[in-house]
Amino acid sequence: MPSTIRDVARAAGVSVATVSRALNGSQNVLPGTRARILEAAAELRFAPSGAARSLITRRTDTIGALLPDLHGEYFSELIRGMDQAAQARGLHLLVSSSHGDAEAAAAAVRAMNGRVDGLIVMSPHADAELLQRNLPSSLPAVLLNSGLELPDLPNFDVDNFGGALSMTRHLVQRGARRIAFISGPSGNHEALERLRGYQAGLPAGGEYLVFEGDFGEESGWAAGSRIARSQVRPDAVFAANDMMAIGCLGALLEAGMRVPEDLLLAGFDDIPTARYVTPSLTTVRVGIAELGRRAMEGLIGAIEADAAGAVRHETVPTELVIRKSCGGGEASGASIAGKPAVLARSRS
Amino acid sequence: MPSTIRDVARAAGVSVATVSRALNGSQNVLPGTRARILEAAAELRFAPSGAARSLITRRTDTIGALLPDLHGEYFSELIRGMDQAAQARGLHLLVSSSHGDAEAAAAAVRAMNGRVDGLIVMSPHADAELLQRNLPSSLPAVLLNSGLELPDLPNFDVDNFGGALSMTRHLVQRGARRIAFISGPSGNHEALERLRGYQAGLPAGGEYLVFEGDFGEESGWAAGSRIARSQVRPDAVFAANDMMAIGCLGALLEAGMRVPEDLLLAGFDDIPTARYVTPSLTTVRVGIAELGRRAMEGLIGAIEADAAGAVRHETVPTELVIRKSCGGGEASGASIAGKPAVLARSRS
DNA sequence: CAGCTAGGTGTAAACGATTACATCGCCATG
DNA sequence: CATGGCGATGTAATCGTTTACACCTAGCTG
Repeated sequence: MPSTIRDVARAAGVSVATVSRALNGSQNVLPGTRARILEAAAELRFAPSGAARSLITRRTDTIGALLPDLHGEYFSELIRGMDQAAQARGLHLLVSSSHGDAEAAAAAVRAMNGRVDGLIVMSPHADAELLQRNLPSSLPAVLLNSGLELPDLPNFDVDNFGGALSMTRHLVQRGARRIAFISGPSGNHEALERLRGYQAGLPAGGEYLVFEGDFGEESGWAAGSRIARSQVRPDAVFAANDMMAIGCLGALLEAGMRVPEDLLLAGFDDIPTARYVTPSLTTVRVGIAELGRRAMEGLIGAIEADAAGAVRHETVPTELVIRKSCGGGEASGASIAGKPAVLARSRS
Repeated sequence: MPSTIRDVARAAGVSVATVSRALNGSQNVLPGTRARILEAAAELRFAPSGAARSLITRRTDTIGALLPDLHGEYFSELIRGMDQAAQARGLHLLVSSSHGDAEAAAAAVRAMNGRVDGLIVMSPHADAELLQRNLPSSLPAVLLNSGLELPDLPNFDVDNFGGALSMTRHLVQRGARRIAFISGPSGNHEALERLRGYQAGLPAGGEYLVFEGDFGEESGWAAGSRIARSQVRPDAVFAANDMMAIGCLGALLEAGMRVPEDLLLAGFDDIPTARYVTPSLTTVRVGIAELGRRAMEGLIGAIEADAAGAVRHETVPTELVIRKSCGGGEASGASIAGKPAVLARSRS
């Protein structure tokens, strides 16, 4: 039912080739002819079929993104960054999420074939073998936070290690002697890097004190309760992400403790909410949108260069954001909507 | 370079038709033949071209979403809801955002042709005429929060009026006599509905007291400063969205006022952050993900029924979420991560 | 044993665009 | 006046699938 280029050609009394020329490149069409064609096209509400066009053109002007999930501010920021970079080049974004298992992830990869010009993959199930076997050869792709070091796929990572290292050192510098760490889920690559950073940042002989978490608010609360009840109480808590830090804060306040007077508290990610809790949360800013943007730009570069040995593995730096939960930060009255102070950047 | 169905056919020693049959429907292919084909396909890393397939099939298994922007928690929730519903039916989501003007919006609509099976449109520029003229006939579409009552396009709205009405009444019931309202941007349909609800909820003879805002945190802060300085101070502030309420809260606290003791405060949307500010923010829950889900389901229904006179205009109800910024809500200790009490639902 | 059915497979025509190549005037040049 | 070139247009091949239809073989029925 939708009108095709043939209909337009007939209506304008020319051939399909001329219609195509008039609508795309502006090469060699008589002004009068073009006008007739444009009019006919508008009249018929003609819009070229993307499918047909990309079949012959071999371009889709679309980038695919395979994401594990769409929950939370992390992914919305990521999508925003990717979209921003894509938008700037007139590309669209095709998202595919929630791949419960490797099977589903593989199916998703294959489903993208012929629908996208490139792929950004962020999936816990995307191990090397799966990708090697399912990625149609010659479909450019980049990895996000994979921790994999594949020879032929660029990878974009956040400097989780460096960020955690800086934060731990900052807490030490603030006078903390016993620093507890609330960890992320054990299988997670990012969680592991943050744990490594914490470990590396402890002073020689510093106590290694880890509570298990899963990146969820509740696990932070649970850890907080245990910390509040512990005999020899830590004087600082560093949570592997902000949501756990916020949960922990709730538990600590409920237990009657004061932050930062009795205990310093820090998180990781700098989600929007972090600025608004009381006391405002000291954290490590990740620049998630920036990560998405870089990955997208890297991918676009790879597509255009088409095999140039460009940037392989890129690590996005992090920043310490010092707020009141560790005793620093802006004056009291501006606790809400105040701009955070930036102290240090991690190694880039 | 990527392998085609022809390559597979040649490798397996059969015709392309048989390959297609073996890979798609399971109709009538000898087990031995199928095995050879599957093996060849895996060997060649074959994945069918989406473009070619949807050209002939006339299905893309993709839904397009035209959004004005990807900023903030509102859109991430919306995308999540849409994706959830799409995912459940094996559909992908193609997002297109940031259409500065009507021109760009029109281009975006046309670019979707042949790439999607249906369209969810949420754009301030998507007026009736633009859509009528650019939407390829027979491409199913639904509108989101448009406020338009187009004869042939379903529209999904949040009950902005009802929610604002309930909230205003609630504030009155809490004893507020002078209720100020911080409005959204003047051209915005949702902002207008919320303003109408506020107006309708005021008691007979109640004072109409509106401060202009633009849905941004800063405009809320500005309004808050003016409110704190005003001679005859309101005893309640109702902001047209949560971000403005949060900004307002900052200004009020900075001016030394106590919430809710000196002034009740309420917002609209129930963004995640609302629970975490101090005092936790009373607000109207919109169920944004739910809105996205419903729109997606409505669209899918329209696609499948292909012209059934199904649900035309649907309005998603809202809920009052009473927290401490208006003196209600849960006990103090559980201020963080506490579950909010739900008081009333708006008309559905 | 002839004829019919039915299941497996191949052939080729779509789908709707782009684009290389052929064609056709027309004008300028020698 | 013939020739060459060039600009506007048309013809048709092509992209990689799906699928209607034809064909062929084998087994069953009468």
